[in-house]
Amino acid sequence: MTAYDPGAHPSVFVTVDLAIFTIRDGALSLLMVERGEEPFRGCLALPGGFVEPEEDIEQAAWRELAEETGVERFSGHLEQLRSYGAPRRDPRHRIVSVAHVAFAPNLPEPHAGSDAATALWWTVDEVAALPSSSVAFDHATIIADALERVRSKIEYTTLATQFVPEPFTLAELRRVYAAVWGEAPDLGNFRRKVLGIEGFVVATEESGAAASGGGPRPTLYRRGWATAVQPPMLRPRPAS
Amino acid sequence: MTAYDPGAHPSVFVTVDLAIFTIRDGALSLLMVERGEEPFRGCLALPGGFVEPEEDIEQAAWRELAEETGVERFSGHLEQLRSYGAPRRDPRHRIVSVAHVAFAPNLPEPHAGSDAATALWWTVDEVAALPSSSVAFDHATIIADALERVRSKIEYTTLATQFVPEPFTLAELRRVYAAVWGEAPDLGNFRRKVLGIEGFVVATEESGAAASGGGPRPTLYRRGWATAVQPPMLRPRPAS
DNA sequence: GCAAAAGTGTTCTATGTACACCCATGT
DNA sequence: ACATGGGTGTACATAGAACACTTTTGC
Repeated sequence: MTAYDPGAHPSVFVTVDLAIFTIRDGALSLLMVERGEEPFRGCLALPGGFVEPEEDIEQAAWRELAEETGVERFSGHLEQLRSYGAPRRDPRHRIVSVAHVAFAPNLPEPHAGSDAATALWWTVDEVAALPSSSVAFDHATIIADALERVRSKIEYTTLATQFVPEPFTLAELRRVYAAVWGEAPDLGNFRRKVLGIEGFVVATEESGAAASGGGPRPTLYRRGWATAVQPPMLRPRPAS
Repeated sequence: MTAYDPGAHPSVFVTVDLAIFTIRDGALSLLMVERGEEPFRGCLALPGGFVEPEEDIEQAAWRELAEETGVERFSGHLEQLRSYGAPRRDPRHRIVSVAHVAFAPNLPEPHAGSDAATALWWTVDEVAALPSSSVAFDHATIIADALERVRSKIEYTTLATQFVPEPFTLAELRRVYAAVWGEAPDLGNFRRKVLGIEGFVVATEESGAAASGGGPRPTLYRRGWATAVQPPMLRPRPAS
């Protein structure tokens, strides 16, 4: 098979699916939509849609991200995860889905705008507890892969800062790691690690508000120019 | 856009492309085919082909791997890399390519069987030195991404063993790292690292042949059951 | 004997781990 | 005053870096 001669080969539909993560009330959460039509009516699915004719896959993902979240100036991070293309993953047509992962700070509650009226934030624990019959298509697999991507990616990149709105305190950033990993890294070591990496965060002159029960005014930081964390931030005991 | 309603959406062709790496004469090498037809006639391209109607993407990749290498019992490793889908990456049709990476031990010289008659091994240095006009489509980008995947993957997995035929000596395994990274890890530290990870390699009772100039008979090993290397094997000074 | 390569040991240093502790502030 | 949480210090353990060195064999 010398490549790229379509011949009698069938064409398929290509979609993008999005696993959009954010942190709400200290819990890692995922945007999901309730399907209003068959197949899988009433099931939860990842937001997504078709790639348009003149559109790059990445463009399509950004467009869907804006449509589904209702945010036009999205400040977070978006990257491709991988593609899923089992022949009968959609019972109607052959559809290859290019899944993406997005890291978002404080997105608004999904509104009734566009057609994402049924979009809602679910914590990853809630999603994991769902019966497999209530998750559409192979999206449970995609979610599991996306979760692992997020958990590992904040180990060796600075992308954790994409989960907090600027400016932020180190305690807030640490709570990001706690939410994503399920366990908080050691306080002192975390501070040394983050501040020891040139350009991970940059301090501002301001100080934040003290906590409700009192305490010092924490220093506020902004995202720095660094992208890699090396050596990586290690998750607490990944069970040896 | 509520997902998965094709409506008037156009369908596209989906292919798999393969970056098949092996080590030949101590150099990391890549299988490429010379295109015999337009577009990009005479240019080098990654082997690949269309995904068949009833075929999973991964199945298609395995099938193409067998066809292009002429090996039916492939002993190495194959994984998805990512998808490429710019609208005009192929001038004739809209084609989304799901690229894969394969790690192979000692594959035979590509034969004239099937239609891979023009397939040849190129060292990655040779490929990097090619003018961009002689590499078809966006395959130079795919190759760069695939190379980085291989280089990083042998840091934190045991996949380096997939590049050597069993049984192998630790010196041979070390030469894999040297070939992929361009620099050899320290001899003593390398041995301690590999042998210190339970199940990375398992010793056999046999001893290999001494080197041409003489020397002790090295112990022979087989692949173990471990898949992760943690903490990872670090590449020598990645330029701070 | 000598060269070549396998295999071992040793010291130094960087980094992660696990804490204890101090300090500033709101209630 | 005291609880709360930001911020710092320190002793220990682990593991990588950079060597030197010994051993086994073919020529």
